[in-house]
Amino acid sequence: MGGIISIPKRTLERLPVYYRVLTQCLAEGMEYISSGELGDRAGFDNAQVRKDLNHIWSGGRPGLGYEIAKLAECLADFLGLNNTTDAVLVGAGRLGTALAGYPGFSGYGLNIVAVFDCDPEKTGGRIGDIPIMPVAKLPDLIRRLGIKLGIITVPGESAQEITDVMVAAGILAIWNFAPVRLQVPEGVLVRNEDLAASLATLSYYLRQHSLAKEKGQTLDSTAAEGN
Amino acid sequence: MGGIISIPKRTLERLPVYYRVLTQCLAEGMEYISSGELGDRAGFDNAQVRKDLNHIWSGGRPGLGYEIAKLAECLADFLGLNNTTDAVLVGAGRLGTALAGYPGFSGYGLNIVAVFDCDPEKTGGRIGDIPIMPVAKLPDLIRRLGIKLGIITVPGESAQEITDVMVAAGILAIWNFAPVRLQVPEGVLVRNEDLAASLATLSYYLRQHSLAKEKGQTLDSTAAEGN
DNA sequence: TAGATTGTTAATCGATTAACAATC
DNA sequence: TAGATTGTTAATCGATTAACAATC
Repeated sequence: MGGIISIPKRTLERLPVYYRVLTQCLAEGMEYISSGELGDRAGFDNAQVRKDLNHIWSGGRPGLGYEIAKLAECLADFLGLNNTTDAVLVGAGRLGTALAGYPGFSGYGLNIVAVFDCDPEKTGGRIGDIPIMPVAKLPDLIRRLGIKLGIITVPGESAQEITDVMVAAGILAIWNFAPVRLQVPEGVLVRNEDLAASLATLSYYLRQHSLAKEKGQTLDSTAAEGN
Repeated sequence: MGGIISIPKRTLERLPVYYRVLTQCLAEGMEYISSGELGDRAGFDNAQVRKDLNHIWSGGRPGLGYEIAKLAECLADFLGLNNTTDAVLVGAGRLGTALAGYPGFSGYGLNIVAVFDCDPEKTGGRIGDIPIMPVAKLPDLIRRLGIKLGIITVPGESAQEITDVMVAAGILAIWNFAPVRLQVPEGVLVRNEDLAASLATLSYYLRQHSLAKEKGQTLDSTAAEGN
């Protein structure tokens, strides 16, 4: 079931946002929501909302809106929030620890089965329930459990090396928090969580703003937006 | 100085990536780089690279490429990596602590002057050099130091409340790590670092992949890419 | 019925890719 | 000069916004 539905990248990134808003609405006891209201809460245009939702469900009722419970379930299904995705995380530094211990992920279907680090002081310990293991054991565990998703939170210098190990062991998707662009073979997907790039858009905006003020000009705040 | 150059959002996000690659190249002792090589290392198309760079500098030399040192300096200037941007961070949980302690940010011009938390157990302490203060002191500090950038790493439930306090005190840009969409008045910029949305693209790709395999189909891996 | 809101098509916008004359 | 690579224009692509008949 499900089939292979191709969906625009941008739409895909907005779906979890809708889901969160709907959850909130359910908690508030609402039953139906219009694309306008949903858009306001999620921060997107109402036409955008309708278009996005139609990729996965055409159950909206003209004049009434979308039945929140049904739509939320539909989204959960589509996003695979009911299945879990197993993952390994490499790099038990501050960021790695924060991510491994983040309780919110389980609600999004992510299951980090083990954390790896090359520091022997750290290995053997745990982050919550998750064991910290030596990097030497990484390939074996990936293969044994058939894990497809790797999360990288090591320093930039070691990120490529870890990537190579992961890929060789069969990892197909990498969530990269290290500030480098990873080289991977065809067929492996990298998603860069590039904090420097985000920061750049913010400080650029602030600088524009103060320049505009100096000169008494107005600045449209649409210059940059969240993802 | 510099004037108000308007630059496409996407381009702006790629500039820090170029900068990092160039730094790396300098360390390797390279002197010139072509748009092709830079593109390969950064993960973008060569035409894209040329177009992006031309927004900020037209010093490339046909047949030779870009002088790395000059281009890097130019980027640093444009991105304001030499000036620092002061910021406050609210939420001294794991993620907040990780971000506040992340040494990489100083290289990108970010200066977190104080961390705030409402847990009295935490306030009074420090993360590295940065003091942890009670949230009650937030508005006063923002005003006194004229801070324009706020970083939010509190749980979703309190994020809007903190946002309101920040905005009232004069914050103009917010870097939001909480999994909610913040409501802000016109003129305030929010950049959402939405980990759930990122995760969604990755697990969607993995699911597509395994479905395709079941059916013996091929799947183009361009479905999603890093930001 | 009158009012609201959907699903969808068409129009607009912005960003990426291709192509190529200019030039080191 | 011959080869490489730029800056830039034109062509393509994808995503957003506007508009509106269909319908609850």
